[in-house]
Amino acid sequence: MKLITRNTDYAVRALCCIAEKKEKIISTDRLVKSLDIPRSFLRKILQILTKEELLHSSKGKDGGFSLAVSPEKITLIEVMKIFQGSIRLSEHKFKKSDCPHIKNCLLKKKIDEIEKEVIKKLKAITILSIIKKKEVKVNDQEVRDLQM
Amino acid sequence: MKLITRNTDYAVRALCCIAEKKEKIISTDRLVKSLDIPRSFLRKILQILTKEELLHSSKGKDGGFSLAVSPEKITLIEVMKIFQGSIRLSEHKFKKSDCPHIKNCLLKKKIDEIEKEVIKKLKAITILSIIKKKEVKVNDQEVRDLQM
DNA sequence: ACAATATGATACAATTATAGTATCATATTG
DNA sequence: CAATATGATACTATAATTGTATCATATTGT
Repeated sequence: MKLITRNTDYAVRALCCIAEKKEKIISTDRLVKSLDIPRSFLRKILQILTKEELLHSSKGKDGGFSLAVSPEKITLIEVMKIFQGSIRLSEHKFKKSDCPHIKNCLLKKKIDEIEKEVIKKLKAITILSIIKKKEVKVNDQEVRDLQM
Repeated sequence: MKLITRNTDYAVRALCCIAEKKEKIISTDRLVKSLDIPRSFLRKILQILTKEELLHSSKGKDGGFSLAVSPEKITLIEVMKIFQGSIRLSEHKFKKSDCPHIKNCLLKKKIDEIEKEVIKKLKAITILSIIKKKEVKVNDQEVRDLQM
């Protein structure tokens, strides 16, 4: 059971790597060397991120990718949605209708509560918070604030 | 992306159904009628729950299943582990070794924190808490206590 | 112009997980 | 010993995940 699939993971790593170079453009080849991700797979991922307008791309010599959005505005959950679809911890449905069993379906309610918490936390994780230690602490505080 | 797969879901429903009958034995056929789960699939699930010693089984006429463990001692996470393996929200590894990228791998740390929270909450959900409204409230309080 | 370089679009393939089915063996009860 | 119910086990179908590969297109330097 995985919350995060490999393409999301790769995408996050690539975004981090690109974010660290700031303005500068970085090519697939350089990313492959830094991240050790299969080239074709990474290319596909970068193309998707570009289509989704998280990255800018440029063709030709010295072409490559750069962030289209500042790193504090890219959340983990956004990347997850792109590669894994919407976040639903449990469908808990039966044949397309809501679960008709178990009084008021308490299981679903409980799972939904957990889901809300998880989403809140995933929203608090940004590319910036992953690459910068200082910001991490600020961010953790924010998480604590949200939990109040 | 699902936290809970269908066989876990079915298993939980079956356990709830059996728990509600308490001491009495209930057969696969009766469960199928109550829960509307494909018979063969449910049989497999019940066999697994029996092997895992969450259920007792008896063969022959009037045979069937009953709880081997009291419903407040069966946690959701236990059932998930049986049907979905251990709970790991992200492997975040690369080629069998830990992720060597991104300083100290902050992403992994952050995911691990979320994972801990989720596991804590899943541990707090028991079969009893799903079938009994009163216990649910007690249980929610316990969850809040744990979060302090 | 044109060759080199780099991304864009797209189609295909392998592996694994999920979801479900089916059959024969075995134990229990009347 | 027949009816009934689970036990063991093998098989299948579908979908998701994890890639691979190829040709088209745009850009840049000579």
